[in-house]
Amino acid sequence: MVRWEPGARERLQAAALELYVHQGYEQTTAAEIARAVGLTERTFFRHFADKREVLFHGQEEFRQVFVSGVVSAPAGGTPLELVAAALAAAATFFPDERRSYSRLRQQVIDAHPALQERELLKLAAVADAVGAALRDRGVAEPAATLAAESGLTVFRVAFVEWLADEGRSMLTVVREVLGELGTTTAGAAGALPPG
Amino acid sequence: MVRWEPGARERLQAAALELYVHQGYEQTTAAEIARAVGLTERTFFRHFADKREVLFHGQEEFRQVFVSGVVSAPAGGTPLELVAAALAAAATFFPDERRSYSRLRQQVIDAHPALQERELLKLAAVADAVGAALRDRGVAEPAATLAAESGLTVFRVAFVEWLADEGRSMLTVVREVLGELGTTTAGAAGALPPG
DNA sequence: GTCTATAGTGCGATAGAC
DNA sequence: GTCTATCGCACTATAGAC
Repeated sequence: MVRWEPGARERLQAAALELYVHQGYEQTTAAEIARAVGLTERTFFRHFADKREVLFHGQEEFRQVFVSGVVSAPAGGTPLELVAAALAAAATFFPDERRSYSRLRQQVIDAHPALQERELLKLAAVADAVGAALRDRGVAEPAATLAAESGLTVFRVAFVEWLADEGRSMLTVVREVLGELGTTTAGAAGALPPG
Repeated sequence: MVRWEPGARERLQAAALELYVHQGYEQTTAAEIARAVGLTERTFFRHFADKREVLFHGQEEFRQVFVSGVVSAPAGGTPLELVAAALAAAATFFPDERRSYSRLRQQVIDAHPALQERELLKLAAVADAVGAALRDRGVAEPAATLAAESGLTVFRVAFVEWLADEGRSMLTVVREVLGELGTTTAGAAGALPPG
């Protein structure tokens, strides 16, 4: 008889998503999640800093994929080409098989402002890391921050479309949205004439 | 003898900022803020949904200024020109006299992830409102969302510069950053060549 | 593991403003 | 009288300290 089953973290994550989906985030207590997998509330908080964090595993890896895209992009590119490389790398993080899981998770997040806050903070951390990677490759400010933030904007818009449209891959959607960004922001320099 | 002084909300806000600055957000309890202005903890929570919200008054007005910029922009403009109008309107929200208050508030927010989360959510709400205003003026998706998000990116970058640089007005900084955005995102369509 | 402070909610009572 | 701000109390859950 084992004293504890392995993979406590993963089991807690799975149980949390399940409960959040079926009875709502606020209606679910940490103790309840722990009990569902045969652990105590105390153990839950040993693995996760708070009730939200349990939905945001794999975040460091996600950030790293973005950064690696910038790092391994060919030399001589514009800031936006570096960001495009980061987006292409990020797209590999979302193969079609992942769509239904992502959809479920996003449905929970969209229903609770507390979770939206956490997600925005995580994405902001990714943008910061991409900005730092761009500066490492010699991009000056404010171009580095603008390019990084624009990249995350493209990611967010593309992600919503990818979740909604069964037919297209994340990479395809990213490519399209990136193209739209260029069209949309063209001529920004002249958009606000001197008063 | 009056039972209560007027302006409970405002007094709570001022006391909260003061305490957050001097002893930190986490070290300050809601009861303490309330006591500082002669009220009870229960009354604090009647005015603010939580301890963070006390730092985010004037948010609806701020959002409205952005939206009004889009609404009152001249007809026939590109999406980015509408957003530029929104940014120009938003800049009036930050006259130079406001800088030292804004700096203090931002210093508190920057020190606490919980407050950063809330700020990101508020700014996301502004972006959503701007996006909706753009759609109302006939801008299609995803251009509306991309333009709105890009506008908020410009705002965020400009705000940081405005806080740091005593010499320039918010409008001036916004104009410059908006110009940089155009330069940075130029050629986005070709940045991610087909695989 | 246990113990505790704090956040935040629900409800009823009270005291003024009008 | 109504309306609203405040208070007081009991309560749960989160989260951190020990």
